[in-house]
Amino acid sequence: MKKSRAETAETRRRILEVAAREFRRNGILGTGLAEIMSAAGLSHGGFYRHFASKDQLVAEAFAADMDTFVGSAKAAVEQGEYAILKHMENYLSSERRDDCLGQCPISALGSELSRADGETRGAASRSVRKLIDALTVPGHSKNLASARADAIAALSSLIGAATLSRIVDDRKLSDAILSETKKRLAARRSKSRFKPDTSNGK
Amino acid sequence: MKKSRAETAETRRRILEVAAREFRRNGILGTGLAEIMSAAGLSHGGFYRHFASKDQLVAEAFAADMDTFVGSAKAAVEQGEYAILKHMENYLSSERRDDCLGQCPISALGSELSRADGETRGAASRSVRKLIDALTVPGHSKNLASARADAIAALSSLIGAATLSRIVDDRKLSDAILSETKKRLAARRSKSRFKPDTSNGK
DNA sequence: TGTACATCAGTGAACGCGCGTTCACTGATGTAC
DNA sequence: TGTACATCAGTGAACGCGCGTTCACTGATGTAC
Repeated sequence: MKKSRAETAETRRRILEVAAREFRRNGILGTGLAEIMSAAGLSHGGFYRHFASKDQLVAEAFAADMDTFVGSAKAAVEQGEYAILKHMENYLSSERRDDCLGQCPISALGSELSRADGETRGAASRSVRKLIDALTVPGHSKNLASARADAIAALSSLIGAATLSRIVDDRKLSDAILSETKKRLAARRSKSRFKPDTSNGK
Repeated sequence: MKKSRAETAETRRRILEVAAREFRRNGILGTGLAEIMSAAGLSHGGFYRHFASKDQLVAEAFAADMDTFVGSAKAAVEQGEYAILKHMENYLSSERRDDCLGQCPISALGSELSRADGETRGAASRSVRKLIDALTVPGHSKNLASARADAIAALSSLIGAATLSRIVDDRKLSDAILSETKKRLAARRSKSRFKPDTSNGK
């Protein structure tokens, strides 16, 4: 039952996509290969035709998942200041918090990533760097270093608030964490803007 | 080989302490009961004389671990503004990041906690609330609600920066995340202080 | 273009292993008189 | 205070289960001529 090259590539892509989703939902250790392969419509023995180990799958699936996430951040940044803020507010929306599939890979896997093997750690490092680069808006601050510092600070707040809001089993407190962080991000962005831009402020 | 009540209580306490440490180091799913019991100097069959399940241990160990963490935050707050800032800067120090045992329970378990069972989620919620309460410094802001909002924002930044700094496999970037967040926290605290206090600023 | 054959994607069963949990047993502790 | 007995903390082996990984096999695909 050998498949064509195109089918093989498509299968590999599907495994990566399903794996990223399941890892985000149940964690890395909480997700078995059988579960992933079954969700991809395959028997789980075939896994090793595509990957050498679960570790390799984790590294690749996380990297691909982050690329998508970074892509959407980039798209927002290209649309200007208003879109960036909307993007961050959407990231911290209660709807997104309640959707277990809507998590970003970092907040979904945070503590597990720091214990992952070298390949995954490396992939995670590259992804975080790409994300910081994507969120660095040169026109937003007085210079590039300052813009990058703004990006790092914003990202820390975003990841921390997203993580806390999902830990807390109390809707009111969780909402407060999200809305307070959104408020501060909005204030900071409108305040520290160096060159006034023409996009409509919130 | 029945033990006295005092010895039994001491054993239970020791299991909780060791468990909290191992969970922080290897994660919840990454730590086995046999490993915990062995680190506590016991055979692993005896576990169920003290706890009904691993889930119960997780909830109790996390709660106790957080109580210690909240206690140290409270102690800093009682010492005034300078001690608070020092406490936060220590939390984000590179030494602490590199010490896998020095992590706070939230940043160490973040993503796993949101997938934990009801008991643990409940314990986590109560702990986070206690931590926010502890970090709420009424004299620091213009009113209590504002002080609480400051606490939530600071906590989000702290958790996010700690999480990111441990994911990143690149010392320079990791250090930048920590130091940038420390810088912003210091700026924010000195700026938003409502009543000037007499402690020596940094 | 057609044929013969090597390749290899996918199947399904099996492997060893570590997990959380259970259990029969031991013997010091705590209790009842 | 002393004795008889029930309790139960801790041991060590076993349980079933799901995990990541391996493997013999199938048969369509891709290649060589």
